[in-house]
Amino acid sequence: MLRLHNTLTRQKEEFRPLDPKNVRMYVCGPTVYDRIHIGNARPIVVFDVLFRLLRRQYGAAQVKYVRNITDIDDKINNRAKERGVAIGALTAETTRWFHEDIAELGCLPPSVEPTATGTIAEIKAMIETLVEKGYAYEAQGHVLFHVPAMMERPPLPQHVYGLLSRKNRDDLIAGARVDVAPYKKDPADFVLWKPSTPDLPGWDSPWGRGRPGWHIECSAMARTHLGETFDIHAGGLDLVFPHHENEIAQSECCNGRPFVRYWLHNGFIERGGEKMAKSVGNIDKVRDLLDEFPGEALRLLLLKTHYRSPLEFTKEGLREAKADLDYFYRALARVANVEAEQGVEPAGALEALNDDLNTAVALASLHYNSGLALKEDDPAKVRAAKAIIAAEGALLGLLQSSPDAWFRWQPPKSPAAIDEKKIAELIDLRLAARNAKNFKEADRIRTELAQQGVILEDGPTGTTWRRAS
RNA sequence: GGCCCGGUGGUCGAGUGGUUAGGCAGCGGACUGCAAAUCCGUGUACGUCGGUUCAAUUCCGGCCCGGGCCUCCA
Repeated sequence: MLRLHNTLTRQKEEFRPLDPKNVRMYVCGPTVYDRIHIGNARPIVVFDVLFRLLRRQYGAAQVKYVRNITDIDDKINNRAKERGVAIGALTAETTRWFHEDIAELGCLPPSVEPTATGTIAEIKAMIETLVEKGYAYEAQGHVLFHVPAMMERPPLPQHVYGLLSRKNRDDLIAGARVDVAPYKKDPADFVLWKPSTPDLPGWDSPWGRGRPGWHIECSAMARTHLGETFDIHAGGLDLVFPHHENEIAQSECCNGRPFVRYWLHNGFIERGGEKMAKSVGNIDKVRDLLDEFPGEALRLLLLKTHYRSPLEFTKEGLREAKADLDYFYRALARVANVEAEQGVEPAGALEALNDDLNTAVALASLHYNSGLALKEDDPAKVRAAKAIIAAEGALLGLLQSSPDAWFRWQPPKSPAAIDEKKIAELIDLRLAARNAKNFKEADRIRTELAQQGVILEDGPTGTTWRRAS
């Protein structure tokens, strides 16, 4: 039985989908104006594991995973202007980069990937309903959600504003660090629709030409693809307030139904003890890291820490993740010609993941079984270990490559100093030298290859090689 | 100021009211022509002060420290 930590209750709860034939999850996707950094990648990767787990539990066809692309935003407009490119070109290119990057991190594509600009009609419909119901008002070309209206007339019993983030309106106002816009009736009100200028993207609406505010798009995309109430909504911890709080307000006031049953939030990647963020200037872009390390090492690094804990990012940690994978792949290499046992359950990893996605404990199981694959001689145990490694790897989205490919990986931007044919020739020469007991020459060749980043390993079945880290 | 979250051995990192997490690094050994890899052995930690308890790292409270949200942010 899967248990998940629900931000609504701050407790682990048993996960029971509304409809086991249609399990629905939504993850907040990127605003497409720049390459993602490793912090942005964390929710994509950890909730990819959740997606895999749910698919295994309920069947791949029974799980619907929606992850949006936010392609209308001030940051996008500004970046396009800076770079002198069309907004549509910028968002298309950035979306492509995003897909490339997360594919290298081993993430499955979501079932649906809607865009904000593709959901304008639905957004406008929701805003109209909110105005009709008296939860929103128009002011100077803006439409604003009126927080006091929700306080006075909760759409559902107990569903007042601040339920998720545990903030109340007075606290928010007391802590406000930003001037309140003059057209707001209440300082806590937030924008659903705002006017646009002729040079920027905009759509006609009952309130004039404009564009959606940030929060409403997710409400609209979620409702369109998952319905008024669905199971899981996930994202980074920084989205709890205001983004998710506002989504709840809009959706529940509009629909008159509960919005989301389980809210999941991942902790931050940190660098130097601080949250990794563009505004802090301590980001590492996924693309830059992929130039130095295999994507799988990045993925493993993200899974070595429980998703709700902070994760201090270092290159050293990334090197360790790569070394962990070396071990797993060595185990797979040893059992390459063994036929895996059929019908084996990835029991260790499954049990761990069912406990609020405890990937760290799941990985301990992978280590244990890799150890078995490396040292066991009993054929039955080896066959079982191979099957478990494969199954646990699939659940975690790891070990989908071949050992050969893994050990011969090299940074994409630094092409091989030496090609595989040349390596094979040198290995043959060294073998001849060894057979002639000319160890001096054999060692010279070993050293020569080492200088080219190639490490030789003499085994019972001959000499193999791998690229140094 | 308000509201959250966290402080685990050299390091990373799980977890638990009383019995081993695990990984990495280190050290010792085996294996190897030399290596690499692998294997075996090896480390009794839980911010601080109180409280509850037969028993607390684990529950409660104070304190210290760190981080986050309250503004765009994964």
